Amino acid sequence: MAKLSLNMDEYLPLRDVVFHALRRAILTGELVPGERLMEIHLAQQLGVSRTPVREAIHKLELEGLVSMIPRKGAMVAEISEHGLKDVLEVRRALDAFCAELACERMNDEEKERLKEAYEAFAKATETKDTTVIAKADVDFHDIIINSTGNERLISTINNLAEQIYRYRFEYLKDESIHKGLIAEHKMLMDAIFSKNIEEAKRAASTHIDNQEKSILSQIHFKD
Amino acid sequence: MAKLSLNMDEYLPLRDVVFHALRRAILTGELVPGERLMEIHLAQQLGVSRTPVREAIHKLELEGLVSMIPRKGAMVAEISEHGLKDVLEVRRALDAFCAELACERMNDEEKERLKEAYEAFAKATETKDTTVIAKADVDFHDIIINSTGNERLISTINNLAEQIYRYRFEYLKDESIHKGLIAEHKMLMDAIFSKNIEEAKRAASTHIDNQEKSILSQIHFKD
DNA sequence: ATGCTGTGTATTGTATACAATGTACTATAT
DNA sequence: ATATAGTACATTGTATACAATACACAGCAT
Repeated sequence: MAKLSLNMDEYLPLRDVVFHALRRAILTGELVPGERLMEIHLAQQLGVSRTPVREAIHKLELEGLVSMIPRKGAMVAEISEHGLKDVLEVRRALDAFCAELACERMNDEEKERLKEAYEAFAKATETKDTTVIAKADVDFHDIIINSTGNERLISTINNLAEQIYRYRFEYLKDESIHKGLIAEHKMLMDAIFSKNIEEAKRAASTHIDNQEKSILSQIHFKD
Repeated sequence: MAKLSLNMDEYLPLRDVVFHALRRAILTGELVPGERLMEIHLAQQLGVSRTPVREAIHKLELEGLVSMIPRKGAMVAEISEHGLKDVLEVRRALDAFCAELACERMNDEEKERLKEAYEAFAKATETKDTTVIAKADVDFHDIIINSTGNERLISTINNLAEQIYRYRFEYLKDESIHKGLIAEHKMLMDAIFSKNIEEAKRAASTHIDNQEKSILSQIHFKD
């Protein structure tokens, strides 16, 4: 059984502390898809009462990381191959849209940071540490997404990204794709810098296409 | 004070019954933006305890209809002009994408239903009943959205639509725009029938543009 | 052996009690 | 008169008690 722990440093409502703890456990694979989440059990493990645990689980359900059946209980959400394709189809459209907006809206300071993030990612791939690589990749894309200045777009994309984070993490372990990823980042970045909207959209779209291919070739789905 | 009531017919967890009651009250304007939602108060009004009310409020917060401040309480979410533009910007992109997918994926049965829905909307505008008109409009667009077959896309768009439902309801009251809406529906429908992707995307985009103009001209925002 | 029924247990759903916190108001000192 | 501290109250946060439900298993009948 996973050994969950709470970070009590932050002064937040317990439900949020529990939420972050569970969320992290799910995204890192500590809690695997299909695993049941029982309130009393988790509450005892975390040293709190059922109430904040319930509220955290409900929040995770709304985020799509947990699926619940009334009067039955909650379990870590599984994603089917079809569900993964659906998520990526929406992401492809929204990432392309982000790229378009970034061409129009990214300011100089952000461009500078994007260039740094690009280089940081290239460097990260040399470490062979998947956690470091994943973080560098997120950093790079976050700069682009945030440059749109559209909070709703940002949160929508982040929610979609969260759905597949667990699977994307797996595919980043394949070192053979790193070179291609760096090249794709460069294409996207250069297109944004030169405000070439069509090229930026194509680069963003291709980037998702390749992710999909890699994930599907590596992960085996049950249904 | 609004007189909320519960529909106990359905055999659902109380939290869901309360959720639907509050959601409906917010979307219809019975509960106005900025109004505080106090747990004990609502619980007494609805004849339940605080627990299901709390859970319903949290769910509404995640849906974006309620905003909460820890240890302070919850209130019906207000949307700023900027927030509205953000929502519509994402919807524009996703509706155009839906139109594109609809061109490729809509089957004959759905096309038939779309045609019926188009005519039902035209007929609905004659009733001058905003509720009827709004429903007919939703029906028309739902057929297009559902024809994509992408559950994630459907739920994402529905969530965005919900954010602005209250405001869209207002603008549908303006009869002078009805003729234009019908024409826009026809353009979108015909483009889908003829599988003209570029035209469909343009029609969907224009449809949102006009909504934005109408809403902004009619609603006065505080900030 | 198989299917049905009843009972017990585990778990979620709901209510309520108690703790912590934030806000408004009052009294007091300057 | 104004600012500040303190206190009372309203409200949310958390824990726990109780109710309802679902599931598993045993016992019985066929």
